[in-house]
Parts: sequence; structure tokens; C-alpha cells
Amino acid sequence: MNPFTAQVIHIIKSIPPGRVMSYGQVAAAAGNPRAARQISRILHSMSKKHELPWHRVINAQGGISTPENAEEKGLNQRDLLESEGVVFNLHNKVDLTVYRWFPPEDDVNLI
DNA sequence: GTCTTGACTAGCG
DNA sequence: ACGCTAGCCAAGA
Repeated sequence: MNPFTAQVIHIIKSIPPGRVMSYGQVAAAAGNPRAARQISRILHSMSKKHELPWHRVINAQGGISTPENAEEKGLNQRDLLESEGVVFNLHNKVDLTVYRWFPPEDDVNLI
């Protein structure tokens, strides 16, 4: 597996409940700030084999990015986050200044 | 091998 | 504030 992908997995797993990271943030933390889009792909494919808190990853605006048909697939990201204590504002966004998680450097070092 | 596809983002009009 | 565009790059076909 790509070191980058491995890093992404590791970082996602380091996000504690009730906290979130943006796709771009994860990508950057994994060493590739330009690979934000891949995070979603990785999450989707990896969450099948690993237990990954994929729902703690949201877009840079603090909103949910799941497609419309997501609910049909059981991907109601909002519910999962709310059950962890994350609060959505009137615009269906979370306050990133409050909930954004900054991974410790230690976590980003083990490939 | 190549070609297409995104659960993204920053920038611009 | 809002919609559109162009970069971006790993995975799957």
C-alpha cells in the first residue's frame, strides 16, 4: 500500500470522537496537501476492511460532502457526528474553530 | 500500459 | 455571498 494511503488511515484513526478534520487537512497531514480528493476515495474503500471513523472527515467548509444517495447506503454522516456531540449550525455546518482536530506530530511519523 | 472518476479546494467573476 | 473553473492525484476499470 502507498505510504500516503497508510498515513491517511493512521491519521483518520487518530481523530478522537467529537472532533473532525477536513479532507485537505488530512491530506496535508499525510504529506500530500494536493490529494484531498483521494482522502474520500481511501476512506470509502478502506472503511470496508478497517474500522475507520470516516464520518469525522468533512469538507473545508465544515459541511457534509456525502452524495444525496448516501442515506440509502447508510451513510448518514450527520447523525453519526451528532451522536458524538458535534453540533451543526443553521447552515448544516460545524464550527471548525471549535471541532477541528489537529493530529499530534507523533501520529504522523509512523509509516 | 491509458483513461476516467471523484464524499475536494482555492480562486475568480 | 454564490456558481463555475481549473488543478489535483490515487484507485479502478
